[in-house]
Amino acid sequence: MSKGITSRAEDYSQWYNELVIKADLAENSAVRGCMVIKPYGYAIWERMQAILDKRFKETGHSNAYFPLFIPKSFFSKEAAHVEGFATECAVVTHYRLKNDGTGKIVVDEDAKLEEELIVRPTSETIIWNTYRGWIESYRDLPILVNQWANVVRWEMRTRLFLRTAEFLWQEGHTAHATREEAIEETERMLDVYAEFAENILAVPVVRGRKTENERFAGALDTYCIEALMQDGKALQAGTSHFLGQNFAKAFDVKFTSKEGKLEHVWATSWGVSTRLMGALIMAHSDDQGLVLPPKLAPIQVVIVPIFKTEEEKAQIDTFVDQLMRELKIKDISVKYDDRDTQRPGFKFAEWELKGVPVRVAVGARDMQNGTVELARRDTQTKETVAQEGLAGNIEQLLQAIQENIYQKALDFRASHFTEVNSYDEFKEVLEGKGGFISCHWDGTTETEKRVKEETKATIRCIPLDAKEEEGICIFTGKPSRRRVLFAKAY
RNA sequence: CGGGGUGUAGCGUAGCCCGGUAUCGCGCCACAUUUGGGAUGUGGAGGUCGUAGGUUCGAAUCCUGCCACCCCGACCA
Repeated sequence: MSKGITSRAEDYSQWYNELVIKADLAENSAVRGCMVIKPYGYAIWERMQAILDKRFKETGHSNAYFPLFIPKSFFSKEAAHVEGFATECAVVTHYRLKNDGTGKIVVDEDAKLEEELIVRPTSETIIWNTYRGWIESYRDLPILVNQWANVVRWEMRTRLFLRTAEFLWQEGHTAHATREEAIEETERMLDVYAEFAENILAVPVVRGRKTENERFAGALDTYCIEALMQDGKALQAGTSHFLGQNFAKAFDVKFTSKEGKLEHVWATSWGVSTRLMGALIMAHSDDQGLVLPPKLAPIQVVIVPIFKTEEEKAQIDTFVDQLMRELKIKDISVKYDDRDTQRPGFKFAEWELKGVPVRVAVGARDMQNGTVELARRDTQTKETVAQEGLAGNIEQLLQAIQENIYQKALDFRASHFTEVNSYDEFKEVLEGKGGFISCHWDGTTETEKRVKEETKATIRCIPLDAKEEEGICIFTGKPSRRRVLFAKAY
């Protein structure tokens, strides 16, 4: 197990290894930056899936599944969309291999596809092609569908969890009769994401809208949640797009309204990915490893017995059996680590690395005294408490930990949120403590790009709660009506 | 694709300048003693030194080609 673990993202690989590793593909393979998510890492993703899926169902959505392969022609139907994804697509060109006569397996050139297939980088096109057949009348609307899937984006540079060639995500694709309804949906799902990030992941986020320059390819408006990592860099943690009628027009999806008029459908799409794992890790972890908020942790409590003899172990087992029953009644997930192949100190360190919020250590001494040692991951503190009422005690502790982790992240963000009024100040903060920088911007893509070129900072979003305020752009001095958030980002 | 760097055991490395068949740590296996914060001792297993060629009596070391990976940039959830 590695030491020197750190919460700085630049050095993440040491402890990311507990959760994910870079895929070890064949040496000459052109595939770069795929990841293997190890069982413990995947368990965390499964928790995210379960909680989000429940929220989606509660807001009226159903799950469905669409093909991995998308005919190339689908892409060319929406101009902005194809332009946005063209440079990062994996393309299937053949459907058969053959033996070349010398025992080598080669691509059979005779088996060339008439039309190439794109491995989906996102599913708007194939889904809207399908929706055409599903929608005729206003009675068919809205369609509220979500898909859990993998997608492929052939990035030039990859980074585990944050930007891998293949990643897991969910993508919601909805169709509505009116513009207002679609915008409402876009905003509703952004709220679902924000609520999830803050209440479950304990990661505070800024809700906002992207500038035209940062907008999703094919969207009229992109809403996002932006989180701040411990190294002062921002991370886009989720997006919700108002697609207008772009895809309906591109795929000719029309419906007959109540008034008997033929109209194009209004669309949204929204998604979060395994990138959330990266956000979680970089927002909370410390030098001892991962710190998981209790509401997300696959294992909330780990129990480590300390014993010398079989008699002692048997006595502890009896106590632990009872405790686990009580915890399970309270819906608290618990792991009894009674491996006899590792020593207690090793187990302590290992579960800390994995971020388990609460640890109970119980030994012969405790059994005599009627106590246990209760340790919390977030503050790295421990105390000896009575066995009496322990389950209730743990339940409260888990709540306290959830709140504490969120508060800590919130405090960090508050101290890395700076309002500036000049470009010099802007650069100084950016190169110093980093974080979000709130300032005036003249609203042009030109200025946005210049600032990015000079400082590497991008406009993360125009916060939804930005208030009207007269000001001047820090870069050009032109008038501005509200502040936007800049930051260096992943 | 541009600029820089690195390839030695499962992982991390020393050795390279100055050529003599590979060092150390972690991990792994066995036994013993241990077990309330990542145990200790003894013994053991594990190597195409990225790859192909060249120079040489002899190459991890010098030379050339190739390959791979990492970092920075363009791209991006």
